[in-house]
Amino acid sequence: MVTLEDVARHAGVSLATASRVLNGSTRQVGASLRARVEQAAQQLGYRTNVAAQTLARGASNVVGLVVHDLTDPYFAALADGAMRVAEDQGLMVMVATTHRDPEREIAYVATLNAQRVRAVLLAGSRIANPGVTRRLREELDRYRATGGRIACVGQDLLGADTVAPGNAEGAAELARALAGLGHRRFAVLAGPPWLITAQDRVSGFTGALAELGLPAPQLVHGTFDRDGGYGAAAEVTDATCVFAVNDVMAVGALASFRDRGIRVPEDVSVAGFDDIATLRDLVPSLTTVRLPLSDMGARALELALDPSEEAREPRVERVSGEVVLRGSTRGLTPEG
Amino acid sequence: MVTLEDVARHAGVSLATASRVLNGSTRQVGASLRARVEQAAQQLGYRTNVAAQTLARGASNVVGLVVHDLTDPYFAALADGAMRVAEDQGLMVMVATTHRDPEREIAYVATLNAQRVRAVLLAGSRIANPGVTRRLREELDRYRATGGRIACVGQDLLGADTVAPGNAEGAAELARALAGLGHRRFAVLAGPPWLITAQDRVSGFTGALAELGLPAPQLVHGTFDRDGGYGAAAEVTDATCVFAVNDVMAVGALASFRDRGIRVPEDVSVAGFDDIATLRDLVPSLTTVRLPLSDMGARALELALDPSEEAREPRVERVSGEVVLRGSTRGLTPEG
DNA sequence: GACCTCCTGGAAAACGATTGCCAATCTTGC
DNA sequence: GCAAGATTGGCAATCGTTTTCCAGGAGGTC
Repeated sequence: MVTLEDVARHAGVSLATASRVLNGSTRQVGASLRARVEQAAQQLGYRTNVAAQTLARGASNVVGLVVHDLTDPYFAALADGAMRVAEDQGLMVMVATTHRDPEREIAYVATLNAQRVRAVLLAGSRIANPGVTRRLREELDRYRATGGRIACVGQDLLGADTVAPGNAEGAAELARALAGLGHRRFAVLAGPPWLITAQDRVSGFTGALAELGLPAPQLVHGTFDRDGGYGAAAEVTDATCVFAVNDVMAVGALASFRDRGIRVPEDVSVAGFDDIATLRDLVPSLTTVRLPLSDMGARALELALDPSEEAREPRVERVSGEVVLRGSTRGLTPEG
Repeated sequence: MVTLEDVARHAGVSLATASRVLNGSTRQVGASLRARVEQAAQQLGYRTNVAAQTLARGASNVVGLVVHDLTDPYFAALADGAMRVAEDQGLMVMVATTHRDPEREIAYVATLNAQRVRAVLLAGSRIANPGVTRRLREELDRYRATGGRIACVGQDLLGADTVAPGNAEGAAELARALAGLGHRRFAVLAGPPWLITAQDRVSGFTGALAELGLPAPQLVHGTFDRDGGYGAAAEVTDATCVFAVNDVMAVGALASFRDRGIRVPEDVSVAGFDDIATLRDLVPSLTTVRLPLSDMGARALELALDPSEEAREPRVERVSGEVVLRGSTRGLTPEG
């Protein structure tokens, strides 16, 4: 293992000079020594020991990203955006997946704190569990107390900079659009009752229906993934339009209807939420609410890294979804 | 920032004892001291400084994962598998995306080397560029020379442990299955000419056709993603069956045909490769070759971590794909 | 020519852990 | 009651950098 000292000796300079040449410094080093050091490093195949560097500098070049599930395209898109800005800033990204276990989320924050990462990004819905949320906040406070920066994508529940998708507003907008198509009897595939993202989408949707004087939709709970949508769709009775609180669940719902010979959109309309890129080529194409996921991930990391953060109120940036009507929903004649 | 020394002082013990209590050691510590130390750590909110630990131990708890594109479900699935075993082993995963730029892949290996990660996983196709491959191997050798472990998912071209999908074999099997359905005139959406994964799938496919005495398929190159499939499909002339070298391209091809009023599978059959989970609910459902992606990622990390690796020939584990015939391909009558 | 400043190079003290070695205490068998 | 062995605690060296401080030389000004 070749160390900086080896390089320095080989180049006939001091450790300090070698360090200044190889790992950025404000100090200048004369051209001839600089060349000698660089050549020595090259010849010896020197690679900075980042652990030592981190220790000495007291700051690492790593950011942490905590997601629920990387195979969910929602999180993959967020991660992609965050990694884009990380690369621009010369940072590496440590990714942790909780598989929707909030305990693991807390544990990972502790681990990332131990790693002294520059920033932690928490992506994905909070859950309605005060105890867990409190313990998570404690862990985050501990991290913050030592200079750690935090940003979330999702609900503004952690007292940190947040990129907050307009879940309720988007769902409400969607409800109005669907009502505009003539639908009156709705069902909502609502996901797990404790997932706040799901809650918000449900309440935005039902709230807008109520405002329009329409009957409350049938609520069917289930998991937040494809199979949850598939299962919940089977319990829908008597609706002309089904809103799945995310696209992946909508895909499950489509499959369920197809398997049972129910045609979409002729017999029932289906809408989702997120506008997952991989699913844009579905047939029928999915009516949904578009979220700029990659940009949201990128923005969250920017917020976390922005040094103007000192001793200020947490910033919350709302990003609004855009309703995209596509083939999975159809207009109803008034008597339809 | 609370350090181990703070904890030791607060507990009235030496640094050594505190270290032994808090960060695993072979040495035992008496129950009463142990309790005192644990309580002090708890009260002070101590978190190990991993950088210092890594420096002192000379080994880190991080593995590196280099992928082409995390939003590609292929890589997301591999990453998920790898992260599963990482979690089992108490390791963190540093993920880097090259966005298909081989120079960046080399740079990331250097960076991960600097991080002294335990192992590096290189996922994704190698490219047919001897110069780049040579420089990558040099960088890998440098890493290996200092005890780094390496594994790849893809071609066995780097002299490292490899999980090698049977691209050629799978494609050949697929060709035989499609020929068995009665198809004679094929087109292949071949991806980029320099991508070895694409090459292998193309050559496996065309090789099998040749063995069957069938005419050579039309080859259309393009990018390895959805848009590449979409564009390439437009150039297909006179084929009853189109093989896209991966599922995501196949989705693009389906979209292209649909946009042009060409029915799948009635007018043309379409097949892909990989069996991406997110795409299983497509209509028509995609005939493809299933690869156990998550397990492959997991296995690759296991290989890299397996200590029996000492001074041995690199291991190559072949994993074979399984042809899955679905609705996007149909049988032809002999005169069809 | 003296004095001051600016620039560059090096010696050495951190940074926060781990661990080899030594010493003290405790068991245990006789 | 004692020696041998097993445990347990602590001192201090070590890991590979960064960075502060100091010194010497170059260049500029009066």
